[in-house]
Amino acid sequence: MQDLINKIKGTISLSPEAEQYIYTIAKEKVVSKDEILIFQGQSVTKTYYVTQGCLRSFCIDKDGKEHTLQFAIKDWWISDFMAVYSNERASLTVQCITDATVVEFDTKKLNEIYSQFPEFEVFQRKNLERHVVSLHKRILNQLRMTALERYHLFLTQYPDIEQHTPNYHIASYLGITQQSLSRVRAENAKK
Amino acid sequence: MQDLINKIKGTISLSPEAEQYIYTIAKEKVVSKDEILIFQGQSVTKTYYVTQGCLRSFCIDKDGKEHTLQFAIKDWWISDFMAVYSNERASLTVQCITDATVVEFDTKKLNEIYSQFPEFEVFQRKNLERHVVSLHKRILNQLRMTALERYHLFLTQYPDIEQHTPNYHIASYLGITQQSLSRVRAENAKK
DNA sequence: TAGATTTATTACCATAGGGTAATTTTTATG
DNA sequence: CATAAAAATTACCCTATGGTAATAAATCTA
Repeated sequence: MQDLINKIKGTISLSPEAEQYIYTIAKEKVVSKDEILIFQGQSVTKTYYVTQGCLRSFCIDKDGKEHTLQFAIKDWWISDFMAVYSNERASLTVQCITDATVVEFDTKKLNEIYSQFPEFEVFQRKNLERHVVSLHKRILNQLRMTALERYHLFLTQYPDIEQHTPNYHIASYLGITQQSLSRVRAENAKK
Repeated sequence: MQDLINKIKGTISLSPEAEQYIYTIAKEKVVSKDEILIFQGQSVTKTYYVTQGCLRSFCIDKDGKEHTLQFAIKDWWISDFMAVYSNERASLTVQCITDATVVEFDTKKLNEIYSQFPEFEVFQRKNLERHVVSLHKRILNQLRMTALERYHLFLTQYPDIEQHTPNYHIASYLGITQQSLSRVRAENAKK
């Protein structure tokens, strides 16, 4: 929790009242590998800030295939933001892929923080700006890079995830099958 | 310009002073088909709000191929947001694909609006939230849909763009070549 | 440690989509 | 309107990736 408070203080100055409010709408939680925090189809009442470990969000398509939208490691936020920001039911599942520690926020109360403590507007705007940047880059990379290039980039972006998550999760993030990932890795190793 | 003011008033209450400020940092501009508003490699001093016509942003990869990141029609914002939010040089080009009318903002002054008129924080946060939602959906659609499905979805999302933009721009947005788009459309028509 | 389970690899063939180039169609312009 | 230019289509063959299935390797668990 202190990690998060410090993170916030790195961007905005946080009044004692605002800090107190955070403690009333959030609580630290230890979660286990494979635990599901948000269920596809249900309403999204929680948003998570990761302080340790790794989580992912993914959707399951009509053929049952999983597509990973996001990995979240230390200091990342994760939820089903499509559901939260559009007030819809979850189309994603959020799952722990390692044992982890998260700060669990009540989504509704988190959304009220801005009217109570407007200083959070700046914090959230900057978060969202960074988020947009990373999504734009991901879309462009998906358009212009080969699967192998995307895999190499992934390894540099998430150097610690590879050890903790099966290859098929990484493949589902890169937009290929696990067999293809295995193949391109093998071809790459040959050279 | 009045379109934009009304749009803003739809989300927040706009003081006369804030409205006045907008007029000092933005001006309406008529631009022509094929005109380039932001050049890849240069610094991004402008951000655009479209009131009429259609623009797009794209990058050019190492092989010279174009990849369209965004189309912008009436009431959309367009710029190189990666550059704006990360304070980097443009990696995108922004181009008019029809004659158009835009409200041209000075990016730097636009970024100062929040400290001068904090009411814009809410407006911008909601814009960014919607933007994140649309980007998440786009990423998931790219992962789970076929090229033909993505094309059909594109037509429903941008019903007016098809008439005004060549197919190869649409193809470059969908992540396929124009030949592939032509082929899948032909195969679809056969059925 | 043995056996069971999960994950990764490999092989085989199938398919979507790419690259090049020729051709047709559409659009712009003198 | 005639011509040129741009855009779209089609054909051909090629490559990257997918689907299925068998096998191997790694990991978990009794």
